[in-house]
Amino acid sequence: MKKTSYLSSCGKTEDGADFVVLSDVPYFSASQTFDCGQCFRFNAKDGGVEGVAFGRFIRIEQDGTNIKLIGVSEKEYEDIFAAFLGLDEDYESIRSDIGEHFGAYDDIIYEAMNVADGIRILRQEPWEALASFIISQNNNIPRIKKIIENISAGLGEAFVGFDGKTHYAFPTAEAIIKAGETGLAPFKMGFRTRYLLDAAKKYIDGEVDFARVESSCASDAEKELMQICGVGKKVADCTLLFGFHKLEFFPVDVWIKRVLEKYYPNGIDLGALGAYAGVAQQYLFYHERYIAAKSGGKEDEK
DNA sequence: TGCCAGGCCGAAA
DNA sequence: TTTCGGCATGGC
Repeated sequence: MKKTSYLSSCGKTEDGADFVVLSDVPYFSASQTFDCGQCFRFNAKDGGVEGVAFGRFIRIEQDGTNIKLIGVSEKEYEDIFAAFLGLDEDYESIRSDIGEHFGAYDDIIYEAMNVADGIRILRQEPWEALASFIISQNNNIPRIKKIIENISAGLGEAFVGFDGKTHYAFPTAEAIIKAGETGLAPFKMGFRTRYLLDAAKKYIDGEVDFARVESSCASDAEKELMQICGVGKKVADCTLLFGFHKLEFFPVDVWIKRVLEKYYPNGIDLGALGAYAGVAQQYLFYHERYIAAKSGGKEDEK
């Protein structure tokens, strides 16, 4: 049975921070969900995961299927963070659908679903997802995170989190445009700077219309985003998957190319992977990186 | 030190 | 239409 609210209690900490407690949440791991390269603003800290989303600083503490969200009120949980964390999706049936579509090719999907069984696709803000994946191209995750933190601190709106410290929202497109090429130079984004500027301009003037992206069919949504200079198929697909929560998109990056060559040597029909191909993509991506990390960062010979 | 990174652009074939 | 060099920068 589909269950979308796991809220069991809420209240305030000794320091006066709002919190909510969720219980019996299946298929959710905060560490996996925030360590699979879909989101760049959260980090593991003191046994939990912390970061900024929707202009708020939140902390996630997890003990098995019980989760505590600190810095989140009951209303914010219902309005924003249940969806942000993907807790409004039924992963039991999603996983079953993935098995039906990928299992016919190779059993690797079951291994990946097992290793990465706590990943949920987040529902991030579309502009932030677009900008983040523009920055991600031909770049490594630690540096992507660093650049995003730096532009947030430099151009994002400051606010005080429940921990009493100053945090920064992701910069708006207006702030990016206002900074211009000169203002963006200190962040050392290299050739990505003009891509980010083009995205901000086209987003603000409506040339790329997010409402149209939202309501379009898959190929039209992709085309709409690819009008931006610096947005190819991969960046568009990541934006659609992680920012617009279109779970059918299956972004193919260097890691996934490797996975496809390794486990699906006879090819796979990328156009018929089902409504949740993007979730499967994250399972496979996480699994492959997990293997690489275990073998000392070196891949097996092909 | 050199290779590579959640790619894309633009020119050449 | 496909292929391929170049791109800014820094993590490892």
